[in-house]
Amino acid sequence: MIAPTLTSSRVLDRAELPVDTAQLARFLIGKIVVRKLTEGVVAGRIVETEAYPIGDPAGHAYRGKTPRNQALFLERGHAYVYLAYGSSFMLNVSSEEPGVGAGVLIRAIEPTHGIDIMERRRGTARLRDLARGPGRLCAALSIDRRLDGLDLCQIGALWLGTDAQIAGEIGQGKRIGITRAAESPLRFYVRNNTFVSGPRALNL
DNA sequence: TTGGCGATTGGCT
DNA sequence: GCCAATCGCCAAT
Repeated sequence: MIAPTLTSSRVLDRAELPVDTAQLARFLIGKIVVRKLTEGVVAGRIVETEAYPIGDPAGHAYRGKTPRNQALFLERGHAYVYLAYGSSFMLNVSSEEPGVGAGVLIRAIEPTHGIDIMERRRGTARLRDLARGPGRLCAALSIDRRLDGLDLCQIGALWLGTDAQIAGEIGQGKRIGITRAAESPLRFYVRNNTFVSGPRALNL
């Protein structure tokens, strides 16, 4: 759990992102999410993702393109941000070819940079709770609809980077909190990592 | 125009 | 573990 130096992290090139949604979800484990705020830089290592592939009844693109979900149809590597349950924002990375609606939900990160900023944004000092869960992650990183459609393969307000550190063993299982297509093993996580959300039994 | 419904969270039992 | 809060979205009226 050594914090990586951001200077050794480089922004992800779109060409290295797998086109396939499930493959992208796995690929993103261990990568870094960087958020630039006026107060400073906030960042963390991705430890949990979920794939919402082509034709997924649980995916927001299932019923076609709308003003809300259009970012899912952008070329892979763009942000799709939406509000869930009236209170929590969710950060997704668009996947597949341009014009095809699919994406990867970033469910949790292990905080590495700007922890004091995250603590203020979240109203807690419990490191484990800062960004464990998709809504908490967005709150900690000050992510909302204003970032919807942003290119995450470009340094700016929010981007994805490499990490010098190798992620732990990657587990795969059912997605959390959905009712349709709930059985598909499209959730990826770092095994036995304390910053992964969901029941302990699902993180082994 | 309206009503049902979430890719969740935090507080309480 | 259970449950209410909360509100934008969209299918159907």
